[in-house]
Amino acid sequence: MAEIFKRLPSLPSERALKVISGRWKAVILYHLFDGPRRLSELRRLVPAVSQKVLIQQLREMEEHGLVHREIFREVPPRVEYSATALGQSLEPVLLALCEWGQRHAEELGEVDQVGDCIIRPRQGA
Amino acid sequence: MAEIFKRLPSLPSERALKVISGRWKAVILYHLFDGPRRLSELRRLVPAVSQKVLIQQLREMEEHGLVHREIFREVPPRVEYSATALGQSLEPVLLALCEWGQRHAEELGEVDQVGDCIIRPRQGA
DNA sequence: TTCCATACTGACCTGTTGGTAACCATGGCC
DNA sequence: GGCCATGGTTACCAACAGGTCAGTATGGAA
Repeated sequence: MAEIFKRLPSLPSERALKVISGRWKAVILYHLFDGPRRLSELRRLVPAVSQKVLIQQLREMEEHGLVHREIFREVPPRVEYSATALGQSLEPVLLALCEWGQRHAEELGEVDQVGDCIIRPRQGA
Repeated sequence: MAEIFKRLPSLPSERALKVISGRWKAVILYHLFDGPRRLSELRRLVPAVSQKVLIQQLREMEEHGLVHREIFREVPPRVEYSATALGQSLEPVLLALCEWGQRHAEELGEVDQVGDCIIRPRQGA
């Protein structure tokens, strides 16, 4: 594992941006907000990502403390990814970004091109 | 000028991230929140950016409706960059990011490595 | 023995970002 | 005519993110 501690920006907002902005991180997080997910599940949920990149994004988020990775030594092996408290604390931030993104789309007359900000309400687990 | 209309992501949060995350955009925006700034001023305020990249970031933000560019045909020529209403509406979002960035730094024991979230209070103009 | 499922890893390629350094255009001033 | 300031542009590069595709490891099932 790369021990090289890549330092994050010292400007907090830049730090946050750096940590959140990966091609698939927002989507992955949305799914993890709903509860722990196995890799295979995430692959189903986000079919557009390749396995390699999916793992890549997850590992980066793990390194940044957003995601917890738990290995269950079963057969076949099972690995569960879940959002840490720190990860969960991103929910309102992502919501703010989402709402602003919508406003942005509106002001540029591209509302039809964007989805909504519904974050699936926590379901049981 | 490249007429190719690069479409932004349709997931609003990703759209927002795409629009905000450029190496210097946050810093530039902070300065523009305080009022219009000339290019030369911004160069002074953010000495670490090269002129090319500075203009690049400004133009991208202009294209995305965050920044307004006004040319005063004087001698020597003057150009002012200012935050549009849409740009100003990013202030709370950046604040949210900043606060989260601080929390992130805290939880990873790197508080000492980050600055604060003070957004200079609007001064007159 | 071969096959399958899981969860990875590695080689390789490409487009985008950010960076350096140099050059251009205008028009006043000396 | 040279020089200055402003506000750019251009050519060129290096680093990196993300993408494809193929390979690895484990251990039960057939």
